[in-house]
Amino acid sequence: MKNSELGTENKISQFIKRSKELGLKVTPQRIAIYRELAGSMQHPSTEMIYKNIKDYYPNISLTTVYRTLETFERMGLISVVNTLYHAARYDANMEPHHHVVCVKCKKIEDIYDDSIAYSELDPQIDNYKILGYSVLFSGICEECKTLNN
Amino acid sequence: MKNSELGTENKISQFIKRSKELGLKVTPQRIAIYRELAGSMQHPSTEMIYKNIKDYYPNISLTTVYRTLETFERMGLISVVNTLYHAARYDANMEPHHHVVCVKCKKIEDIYDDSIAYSELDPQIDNYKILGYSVLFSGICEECKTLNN
DNA sequence: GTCTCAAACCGCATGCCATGCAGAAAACTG
DNA sequence: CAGTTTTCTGCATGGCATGCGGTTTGAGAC
Repeated sequence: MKNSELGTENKISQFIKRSKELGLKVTPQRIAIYRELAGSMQHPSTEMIYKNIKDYYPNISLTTVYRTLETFERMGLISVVNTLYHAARYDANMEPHHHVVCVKCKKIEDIYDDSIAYSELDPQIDNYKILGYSVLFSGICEECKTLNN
Repeated sequence: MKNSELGTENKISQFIKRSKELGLKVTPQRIAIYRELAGSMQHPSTEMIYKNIKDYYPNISLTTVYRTLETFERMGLISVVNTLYHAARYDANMEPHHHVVCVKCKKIEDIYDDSIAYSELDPQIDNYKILGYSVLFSGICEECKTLNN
């Protein structure tokens, strides 16, 4: 085993332990999916994970990969980088500002708060040419809080 | 005209002026789409804008709304709240950290930088129950910078 | 080890979001 | 107001995601 994979194998042990605690069954598909994600630096999409697993696990179903990632995310084992991935959301307000999104109803509201600003915009992060940044808070809005009571 | 709409009409005048400067033709469809977006606090999706316009402009095409928003965004007249809207991207790393996305190749990389942290997580933003937040930088990665030269 | 059952998997159907294309319509220029 | 170029439209297509029903399998009980 390569040295770089030791961390991944440790994460998988943790994952199995945590799955059992959560009452989730540990299947070969789930281990393969988690291994692929934990061993990747790519923040992969469902299809990317599916394609990689297919190489050594040709019978796995794409639907399973979708469901499994959804389950892992719901149980807090993994996270989604882009919570608002379902459809493009537009904004005519070009002033610098931030957003808060309700995880229940997907409503987005503006936040104007200078203390959030990261004014020291470092143009050299990882050799990127940085064009901008945004802060996205997630939470539960007042209406959805009320509905859940 | 309602008072609250005065701001919107001002924005439309600015929009028309800016469109001409950019060499974009000013059409009734474009004005309707921009008005809908500028008058909304919803950060609407393409379909939401389309449905609202349909009420008073029944012949407009959904395809036009898609293309037009795309054009406006490309020309810098409006912006997309969620740049990574095409597909869910997952992350097994549950430690607090931030991301930088390349606008060209959609690659996502991690950023660990405590100075970005917004530790004073105000649980009362707009009466939301705040669950978390993330900072997303956008830019052009090293490979894509090289390719564009 | 075997039994049992709920959970998970699979594959297909379906639906939404988004874009390519080509002909028709309309906006700007002179 | 005629010509040119952009824009609009409607349909076809494709990717991402999820609902559903039948089959398989993991995990606890015995």
